[in-house]
Amino acid sequence: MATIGEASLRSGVEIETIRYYERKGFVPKPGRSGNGRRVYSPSAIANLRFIKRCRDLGFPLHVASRLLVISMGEQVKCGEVQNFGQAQLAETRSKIAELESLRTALEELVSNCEEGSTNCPMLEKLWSQ
Amino acid sequence: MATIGEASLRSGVEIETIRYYERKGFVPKPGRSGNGRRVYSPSAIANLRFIKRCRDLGFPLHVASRLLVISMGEQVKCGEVQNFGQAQLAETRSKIAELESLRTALEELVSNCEEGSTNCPMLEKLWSQ
DNA sequence: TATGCTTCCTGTAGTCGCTACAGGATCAAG
DNA sequence: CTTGATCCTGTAGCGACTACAGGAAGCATA
Repeated sequence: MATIGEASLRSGVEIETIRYYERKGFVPKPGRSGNGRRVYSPSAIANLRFIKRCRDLGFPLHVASRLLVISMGEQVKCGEVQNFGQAQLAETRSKIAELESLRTALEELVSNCEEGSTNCPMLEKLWSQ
Repeated sequence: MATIGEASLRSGVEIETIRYYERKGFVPKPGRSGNGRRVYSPSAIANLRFIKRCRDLGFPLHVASRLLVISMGEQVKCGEVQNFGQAQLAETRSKIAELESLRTALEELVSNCEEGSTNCPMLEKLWSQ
């Protein structure tokens, strides 16, 4: 049984963030000790770590939370889990594609930019069309 | 001289967003007609389009706004413009790199996921370690 | 002229995922 | 007994919008 500070250290989730997750209902509410402080069991800490791993992979919080609920349910709904994974992968791929075309555009934008020229090619490109 | 609706159509910026930009000081305040409605000159509309092009390229609003101010100033500060462009390019590249490692991780996560298996490999990976 | 639809106005609150306080209570160590 | 760390609640801020509510005005048709 750990305090919120220990839970934070062991899960890698900031204290304020842990309280935020609780407030928003993304993780089950922990117990409280006599003095009103939150008390975290090892499995509660594991839950936080799970959420963190999901977030690090780009899953939105409500999906991370849903995956947690599925994990803790009677029978795991593997299809739903798979859907979330595929959706996140698709989103990640499309974000990459978007950023790559952005990168190309920015490279083109910056390429003609030389200090000291009377006009500013980058600004001109931004205004053109 | 155009209404906010026409300015929106011609610039591609939503009406609510135009008002938001004005409220936050990212674009100069437009004039008002006798009845109190906003009136947009062609150059004011061009400004909105400029901001939109910057936003589409990923520049944050305060940078887009600064580029606009620079454009309208006496002498253009090409060095500063170049810095913004390079910074945005660097940021875009690092975001791409980040997303690519994310994509790899997600592909690995999803790869073993098969409907109908008794356990759920994806969830297991999320819990492991 | 009356009606009804559209556009406009201001102001406020919600989104997402935190983060940063303020202002107080409690704990553990010296 | 004091000091400093940790905890508590509640609220506000970030960025870049978006979505109303509640009202005023304009425009077209009957």
